[in-house]
Amino acid sequence: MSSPKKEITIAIVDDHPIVIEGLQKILASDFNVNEVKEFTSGNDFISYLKENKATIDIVLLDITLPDKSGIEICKEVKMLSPSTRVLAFSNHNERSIIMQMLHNGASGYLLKNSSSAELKACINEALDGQITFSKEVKKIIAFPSATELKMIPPLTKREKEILRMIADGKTSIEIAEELFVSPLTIETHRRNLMQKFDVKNVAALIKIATQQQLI
Amino acid sequence: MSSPKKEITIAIVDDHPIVIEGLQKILASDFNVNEVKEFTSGNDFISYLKENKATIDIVLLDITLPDKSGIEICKEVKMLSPSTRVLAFSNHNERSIIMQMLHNGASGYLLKNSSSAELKACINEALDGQITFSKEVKKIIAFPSATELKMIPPLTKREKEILRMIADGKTSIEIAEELFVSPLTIETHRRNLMQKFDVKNVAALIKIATQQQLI
DNA sequence: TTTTTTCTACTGGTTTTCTGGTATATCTTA
DNA sequence: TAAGATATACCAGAAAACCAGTAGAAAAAA
Repeated sequence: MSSPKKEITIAIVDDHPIVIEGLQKILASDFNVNEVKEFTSGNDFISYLKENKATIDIVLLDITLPDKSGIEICKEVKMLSPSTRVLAFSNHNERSIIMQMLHNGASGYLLKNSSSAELKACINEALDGQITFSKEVKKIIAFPSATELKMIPPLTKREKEILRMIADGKTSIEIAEELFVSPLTIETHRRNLMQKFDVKNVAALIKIATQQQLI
Repeated sequence: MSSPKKEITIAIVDDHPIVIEGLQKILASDFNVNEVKEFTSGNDFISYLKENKATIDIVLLDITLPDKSGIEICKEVKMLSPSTRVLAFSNHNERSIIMQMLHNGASGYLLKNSSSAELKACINEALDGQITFSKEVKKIIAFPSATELKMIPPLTKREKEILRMIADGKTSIEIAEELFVSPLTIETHRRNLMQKFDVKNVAALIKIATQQQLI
């Protein structure tokens, strides 16, 4: 199955020692690995790369890191050392995050619950120059999840403003006073908001809006 | 440092293969381990325990699992096999979760970013009958964080159920019909919910509840 | 500069929520 | 088993939200 051609150098950037151990075990057993460099923070790795450009063939990059996001790191890596393939290795299963990583030059995306077989396959594909994903990630990319489908309706400034005030528990009258407009106006906005989100009361409205980070 | 006295059997319950690999590597090197059993779901482990009570000395238990929460599992484990020490091994750093695990009989709590040294130390302490935590967890226990200070009021099962239905946009009457109780009952629950969260309408209630991941 | 969108405002009526009480059966647990 | 917590239920009135429609002014986009 695995046909190691030449020696490769792999970096792991993850703040979980146990994950590093696990990856090492898998890597050691199946690749013609020259060396595995370990980093527990993004800046450590970036510093290393600055001194040693193009010495890393593949980096397995976590997204949640103590100092900065893996998404940023990915961008920096590709600027410092374009030949280094970045494989995201993360627990985040949000489509948007996957897309951001790819946009920043990642060669692939693996979820941390991937099997070692998947991991190996992905590394091989990445070495081969392909873009590669673990099974679950493929699903996420193929089927935009229910939550992502009913996308965020475009809200006007005023609507966002009022939405937040509603979420703060203010009544229409209170909001009207604060904004120096008629309560009836607020009622209209409220109605439009519910219509845009296709819900029939504030409870549902605030739930969706909060989940969508609009509040 | 490590003084292996007798053979121990360890179970790992975690849906991340890489974490399992990493743990195995660490365990194999430093303990007089008879056997390491691996489980990728909570129910798998519970089923095994039912057939093989008291055969597991220590279980390293993740909290986020595909089927049910590690918090529940912990409780079940201690009922089925009280001699088994449960060590939570999780990414969750919320004080409340740590406390729930301890309340359900866990012997300790480790964050996944613990070093292997910490892990070993904790396992030894747990085997020794002590309650044990990784460094960061100790901090969390000692200093309740700002976010945790405005703590989540304890909700009953029924309240959570109704809270979710409210968040779905259902009216009291609809909820009452669905639960075969009087709408007045739902009104009471609604009132209690608002009181517990110290808000004066559903909008604010749903905002907080959503942010607190209760929905 | 049109056209479109956004913000504003109204009428009038219905439904639901919110407030402030009280109270009993049942379940849990110390 | 007794105390406390939980779920149930009621009354009645005030306040707020929701519905369906219309429409003018202001701002932004075409």
